[in-house]
Amino acid sequence: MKLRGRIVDVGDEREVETKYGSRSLAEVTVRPEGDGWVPDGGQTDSGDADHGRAARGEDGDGQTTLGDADGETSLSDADGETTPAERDTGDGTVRLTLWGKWTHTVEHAEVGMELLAIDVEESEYRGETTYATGGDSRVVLEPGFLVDVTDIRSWVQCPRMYYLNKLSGIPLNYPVVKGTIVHEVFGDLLRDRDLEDSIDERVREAGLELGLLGRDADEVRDEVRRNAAAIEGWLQQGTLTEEDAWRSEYTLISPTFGIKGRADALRRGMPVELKTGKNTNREPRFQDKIQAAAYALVLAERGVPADTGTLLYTKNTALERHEESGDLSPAKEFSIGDGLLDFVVRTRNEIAAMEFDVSVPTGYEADARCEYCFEQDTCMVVSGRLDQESKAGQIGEAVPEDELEYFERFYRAIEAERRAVHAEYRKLWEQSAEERAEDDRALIGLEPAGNEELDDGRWEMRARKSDDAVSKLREGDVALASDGDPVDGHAELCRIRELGEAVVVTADEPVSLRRLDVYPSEIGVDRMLTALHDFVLKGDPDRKDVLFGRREPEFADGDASEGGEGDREPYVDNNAAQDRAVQMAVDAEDFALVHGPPGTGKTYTIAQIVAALVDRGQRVLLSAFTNRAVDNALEAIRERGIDDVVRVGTENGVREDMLDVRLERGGDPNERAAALRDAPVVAATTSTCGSRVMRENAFDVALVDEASQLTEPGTLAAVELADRFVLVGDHEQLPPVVQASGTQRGAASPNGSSASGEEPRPANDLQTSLFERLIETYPDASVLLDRQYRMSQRIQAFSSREFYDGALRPANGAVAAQRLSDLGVDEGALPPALGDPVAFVDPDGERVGNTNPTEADRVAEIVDAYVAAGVDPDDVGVIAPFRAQVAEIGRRTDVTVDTVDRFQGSAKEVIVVSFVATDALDGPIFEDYRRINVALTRAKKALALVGDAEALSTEPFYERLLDWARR
DNA sequence: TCTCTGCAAAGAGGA
Repeated sequence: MKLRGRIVDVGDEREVETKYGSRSLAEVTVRPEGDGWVPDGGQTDSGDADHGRAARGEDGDGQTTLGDADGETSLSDADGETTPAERDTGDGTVRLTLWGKWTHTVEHAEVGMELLAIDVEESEYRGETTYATGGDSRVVLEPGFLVDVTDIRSWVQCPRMYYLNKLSGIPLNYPVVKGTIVHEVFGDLLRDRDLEDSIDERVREAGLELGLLGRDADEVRDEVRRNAAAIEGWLQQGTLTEEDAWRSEYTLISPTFGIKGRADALRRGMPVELKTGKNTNREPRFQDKIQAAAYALVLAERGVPADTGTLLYTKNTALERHEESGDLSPAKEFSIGDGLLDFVVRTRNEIAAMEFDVSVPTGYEADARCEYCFEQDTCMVVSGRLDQESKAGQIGEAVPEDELEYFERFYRAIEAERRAVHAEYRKLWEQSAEERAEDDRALIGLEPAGNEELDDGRWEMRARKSDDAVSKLREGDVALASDGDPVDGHAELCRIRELGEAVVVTADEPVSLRRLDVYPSEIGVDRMLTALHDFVLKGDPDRKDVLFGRREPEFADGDASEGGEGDREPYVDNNAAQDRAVQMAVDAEDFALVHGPPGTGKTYTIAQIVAALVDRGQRVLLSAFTNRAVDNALEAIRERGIDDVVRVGTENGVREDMLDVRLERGGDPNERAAALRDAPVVAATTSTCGSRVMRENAFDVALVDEASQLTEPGTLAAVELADRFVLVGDHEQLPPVVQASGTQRGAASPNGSSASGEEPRPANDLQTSLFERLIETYPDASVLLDRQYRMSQRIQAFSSREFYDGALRPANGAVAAQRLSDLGVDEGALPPALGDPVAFVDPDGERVGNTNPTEADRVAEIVDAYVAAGVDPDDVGVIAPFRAQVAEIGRRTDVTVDTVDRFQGSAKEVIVVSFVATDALDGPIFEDYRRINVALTRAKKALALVGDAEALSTEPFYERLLDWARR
């Protein structure tokens, strides 16, 4: 029987006398959720289970059975607490008695946590049914929180190590880089690749990292060769004796136990873990056994029990065998019994429970001997800065109270985001294939069209897409390829190569390609967390003084925001605001903010700023949230004549025309490291800025574009690499995308025009960008680019008034007066409804879900009318708030149709906006007016708004929009 | 029922 639900009460552990002696016991009361209370493998329980069975206590010896009467009657204890049998459970809750080692649960459980107990036993006493753990039971706390196997391993070593790794990230160091190479070579060997070829290529691929570590390739190859010799010897031994069934890099997710991870290899279904180090003891290290056992636990859940684990200590080589005592064979096998598996479950519970309240963990060192710990320094620094107790001791002074508060606040927000990622994982098994497809998170019903082994032993899989199915998946993405069931079936982590009618992916092992799923990643939250750590715990005190409001930002030669051009040569002719922006960026001793509304030449200004900085011999980091924005800015800089630039990023992230300056990671270590270190301009996404390699770099100035779309910790990842920074953005356009958003903020209009008349603070700290926070705190450190080169006067008027206090103006008369006739369009041929450059059309449609088919029809007609009048279809764009409506309209026209979010950053001569809504305008998509600002300001010469007039009149903001459009 | 881009991910070690 299986029990799942929220904990409503946690009892104390206590000893009871049974006829088999003294036993420990504890109770939890749980409110079952949904079908939480079900027999294993069945549906709902109708209460007809076998009542004659006795509750069993168990621990080491496993099978002790309590007599019914003796067991229950002895439960009355000295505390005067009610016994399980006496307590009424008529309120819909269920009481679970935990015996023996599962009393561990109550040491960590808290009210509100989710509990999952499997194989629990049911018994009856005085007419009431009670439940208890038995010999096969396992109890899981917060099963929805996915703990990584490597995290369980480090927690077993020392709980502090778990969150030190989490907070500070694992820095670039040689053992890790070499370990990764050895693991890759191991995988290659399993795929029958030539050893020398593999070593050559894998060491070459790690060139950049090895170079930054000052390592020589020959020396590394020799070392890896020694590890590989141990692997090869062992592999040969295995194949000589009996038939071997191998597979490498196995991705495992456990819905029941809340564990995910990747096993190095499976041999005849048994987990094999490769270790680069040496272990001269007869027994494997305990934490290593736990790691292998964790994989075995997940395998068992999939119905493939593994009773043996193998640890391969590849530094245990024959050469050293003579010199040292002890057991130096590389492979150590051990048996994986229930006791070990239970231990894994309990250890995972400790982590999940510690993470439950989403606060900064303090941790403890358990029995660890700190003097041998490689993490000792980090440990002492973190303890010192956060003023935590630590066996290792503390270094440095605690950060001030307000910084600690900031750290905790953002830690919580980032962790909330992590839960959202975990929720995405859960959808892999909680949603049906059809629901996943409906959600655009999976391509299902693929027809396998052949698998082919590649030269390097990896596999290329092909499949045919049955229909015109769409999804969030894109070429170049990492995804989960499966035979149709990504959790219980066969699944492989793959890279999408092609995503047309033919679907092509590559993976380490072959799979029958019937389904492709979005595979969530925690890397984004991990990097925000390390950026937060670097800023608060290791950041420059001078900078923190400004960012924590203890002093004003400073500029060379006084306050540049007040000074004009003076006598100097202008950086930019004919645009005073742009010129002043460059001046401020150059003069900034802390930071400068460039506020660039739509069409105001942000990218051009960025190029001027970078040029001015490079002229002064400054090393510049150019960053933005998206690859697209990074490449746009980089393009402008190169057009400005700055060619000594390096683009850091993945091959499929970097735009094709920037690949020529992309930093190759593979190659000679010294040369690769120099290519990065010596580049005067380095461009990378903020996420890449948080990578190990980039964290080794330092810059004079970081310039971050689209900074208003970045979370504060996301911005910090780039900013922390430089002495000073420049943020370019527009907080009146789209804010950062945050998944765990709680309630969204309301109106962003400075005119304070939200329905409630108030502007609620965002519920989630990540929803306010650092750009927005700083521009509100230090307006004097910002420049507003107030001349726009995109929209006609008529089009820009509403946006200027509502969002920029009327400060936004056309750059010149030509911009202001532009019309469709400039394009050779016969305006007279347009229907009267589209006669004005800003038009409103009410098609009298009906919202159906997130679509409005009638409105979609009308939008298509309007597009056709523009085209018929002579507008080039490439010059027309359609914007809708929902993806569903985007698809609906897309079926009716060939012009570009997209969501607001995806349209940000681009513009069209003609824009048609579909509002969809026909009754209330509730829903976050309509409540954040910044989204409307973006939609309206994509248009240059003509804008057609298509929506329901009555619905739009219900909100003052939209009513003003209507008035303007229908003028 | 909202919008969605980054990330190969996980990788190590000693008395």
